[in-house]
Amino acid sequence: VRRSREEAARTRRSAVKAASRLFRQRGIEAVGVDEVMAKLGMTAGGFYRHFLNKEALAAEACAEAFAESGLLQARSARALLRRYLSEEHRDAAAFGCPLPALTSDMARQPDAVRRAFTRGVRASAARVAQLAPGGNSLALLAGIVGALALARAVKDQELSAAILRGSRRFWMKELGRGRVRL
Amino acid sequence: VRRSREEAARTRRSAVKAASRLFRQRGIEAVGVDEVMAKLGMTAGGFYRHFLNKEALAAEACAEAFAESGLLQARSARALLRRYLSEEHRDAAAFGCPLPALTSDMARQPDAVRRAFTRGVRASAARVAQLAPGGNSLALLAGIVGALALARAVKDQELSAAILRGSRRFWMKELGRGRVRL
DNA sequence: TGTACATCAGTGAACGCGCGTTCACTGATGTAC
DNA sequence: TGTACATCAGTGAACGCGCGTTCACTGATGTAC
Repeated sequence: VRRSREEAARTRRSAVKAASRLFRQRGIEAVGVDEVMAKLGMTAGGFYRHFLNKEALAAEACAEAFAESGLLQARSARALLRRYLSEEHRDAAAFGCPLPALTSDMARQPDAVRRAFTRGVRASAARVAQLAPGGNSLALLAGIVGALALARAVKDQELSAAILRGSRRFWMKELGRGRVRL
Repeated sequence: VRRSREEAARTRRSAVKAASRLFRQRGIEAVGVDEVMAKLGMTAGGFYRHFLNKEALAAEACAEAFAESGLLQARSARALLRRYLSEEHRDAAAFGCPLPALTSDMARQPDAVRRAFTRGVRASAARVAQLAPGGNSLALLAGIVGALALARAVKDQELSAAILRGSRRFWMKELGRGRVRL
């Protein structure tokens, strides 16, 4: 059942995109190769025509997640905060920022995956520094990543919303004070 | 090979403590029941004399982790920041705060575990609010949790240290400004 | 206080299941002439 | 441009492994008399 080179290339790209979303939604270890391939209407066997193993897919999926990420494309610090710390972002992890979604998976991942993730952290920190120059970009980045991660982890709508709201207000005020400019 | 009631109770407590540490270090799903029992010098079969299943252990281990946690016992906001955002804490997840260690596992955990975790988040937020009244305790909590989680995830000593240092400085200054008092 | 029996903490082997990976096979695509 | 052959994307079954859980069994502890 050979396919044309173009079709094969499309299969590969689709696998990376599907994996990137599934991994963000449920974690890398919780998603099987079968499930990723099933998303493309294919069986797991063909996977190994495209990737050395699951680890290689995870590394590419990680890079892809940062490329899709809204954080790197944000126009202003205020817009970033509003969107990042929203309930929509909290409830759509599959299409959201990989930082809150994958951070705790990273400690247990092989080096290739961790390196891809680390590049994404550096790029995100640089983008935040651009949007809010003069401020403490690493503290801001850590603050919003932690807030989203906690808001997702907690089983209490009230508390979850309070975490997002509290962090949004705090960092908006910081921007207003000019210590972290927009 | 029956044991006395006291010995049995000790076994149970040891299992919870061991699990709490192993889970914080490597994540709940990455640690098997066998491994927890092996820490006590026992085999996995006996586990089910004490717990309904792994889920029940995870819920208790989670509560135990918060009970051991330095965050709830901190004396002052400054002392908390200094210890929490240290390289020692980063490198000793097994004995550290469960928030950065378990937050991303939570999304995939059964409700009983998530509830135990949520109680811990509430208690932690309350403690931070006590230590830094008038400030935005949820933003502070999210900020330090996110910083530690990122510092652990990143494969780059330099960047990891910068995340801790940057966040420590930022929040110390916030305390100094009195917007988050000590 | 001693004896007979019931209980039950822990053992070790087994079971079932899911998952990553391999492999013989198929048949359409690509290539050489 | 057409034909013959080689290549290789994808299939589907199988393998090996780890892990959660079960279970018959052991022998010390607990209890009833």
